Amino acid sequence: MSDIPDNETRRRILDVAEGLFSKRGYTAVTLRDIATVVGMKHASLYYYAPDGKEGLYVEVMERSFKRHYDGLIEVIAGAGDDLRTQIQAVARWIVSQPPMDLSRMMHADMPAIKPEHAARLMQSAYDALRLPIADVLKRAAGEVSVTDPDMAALALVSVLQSVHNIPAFYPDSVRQRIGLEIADMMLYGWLKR
Amino acid sequence: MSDIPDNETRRRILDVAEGLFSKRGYTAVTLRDIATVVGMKHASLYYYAPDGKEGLYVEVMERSFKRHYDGLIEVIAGAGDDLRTQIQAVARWIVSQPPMDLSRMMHADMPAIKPEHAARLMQSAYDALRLPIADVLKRAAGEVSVTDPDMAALALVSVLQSVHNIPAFYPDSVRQRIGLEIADMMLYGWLKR
DNA sequence: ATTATCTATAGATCTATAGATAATGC
DNA sequence: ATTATCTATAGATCTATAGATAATGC
Repeated sequence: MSDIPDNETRRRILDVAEGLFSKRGYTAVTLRDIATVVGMKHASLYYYAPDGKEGLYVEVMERSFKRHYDGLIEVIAGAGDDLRTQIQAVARWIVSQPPMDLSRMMHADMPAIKPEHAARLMQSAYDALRLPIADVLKRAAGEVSVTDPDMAALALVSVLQSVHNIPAFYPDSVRQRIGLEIADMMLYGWLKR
Repeated sequence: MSDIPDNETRRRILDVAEGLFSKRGYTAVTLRDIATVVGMKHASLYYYAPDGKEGLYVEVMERSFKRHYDGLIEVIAGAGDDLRTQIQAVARWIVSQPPMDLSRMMHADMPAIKPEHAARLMQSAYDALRLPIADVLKRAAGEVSVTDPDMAALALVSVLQSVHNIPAFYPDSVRQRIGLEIADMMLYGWLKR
């Protein structure tokens, strides 16, 4: 009658699963891949994730969206009142996180899971990224002229994601720098003149 | 001793395969999926594509990159001398094409195929999108201040791709319009002032 | 005889479950 | 007795191949 354990091993499994699912997507990752990285047999994953692959994916993605939302709110709040500093904080945050490929999620991952899960997940994904950034733009309405803050927020996220296409052998500092340049480029386009 | 047929059916198979692979990626698409849409049994695909799934993927993607390169060169040339018109032509072209998710290709599709194929394919992908657009920006060096035209070109492509995340039940005209707005937003950020 | 399909099936791999085993806790 | 693993295996599905079949062309 005992429940799912909640310990270091479980967190490790979730972390590994999130990294792999975020990078390669639902179908390209097998339970064996996850188990191999964690260092156990794939059957043992069911001890920590009884709902199997789909359950693991859903849990791990929801956790990721929540962390993105909370993280963005926090770094924006910590960036003071300056718009440029706020946008740069967003850029640094996105660059620091595992890639989040909304396009792949929508077209490849979602069709492979139950529709109820899919609908809720995509909503969370868009909200987590859109709401905090659109708020920044709305609060700065005096400085910028943006027709649709929600679209602009998603556009910023979309371009920033491209830093994750920089080959892995480059140091993180390169991704950081390019992320900030992209942020400036977008901001520059929004500023009134 | 006869060769691979080159007829209407084969072209249809390539078109269907390109649509599915572009949208969902290599691992999420099965030969059954392709065969079902085409309207034949999956085993029959081998008659037209003897190199199997990987061969079909590679052929179809190379064809897609070539079409992108040729298409971009052509619509840019047809857009006259005005920078904004050229960028808008690029936007219209990208919106009109099947989605091209470079991030998913790099992180999910490439690890699943032979490394020799992967290296060449990714090079073609980046070149096809980067070269024509970076050229536009270099020719307009007097009007815009862009630090790295190659990066800017890929950034434009990256944001434009997000029109393909607009739910399918919206008419194409919505994607078109948003594509043009995105193009203007990026251009606006590049223009000298 | 050639062309274009199909059915049947081998072999690989994936998810998931059942049940064995070893270590630890009471 | 509980916890955390493992081995073995069922059942599904995928890629790929072999060989049958029907239509068309000579």
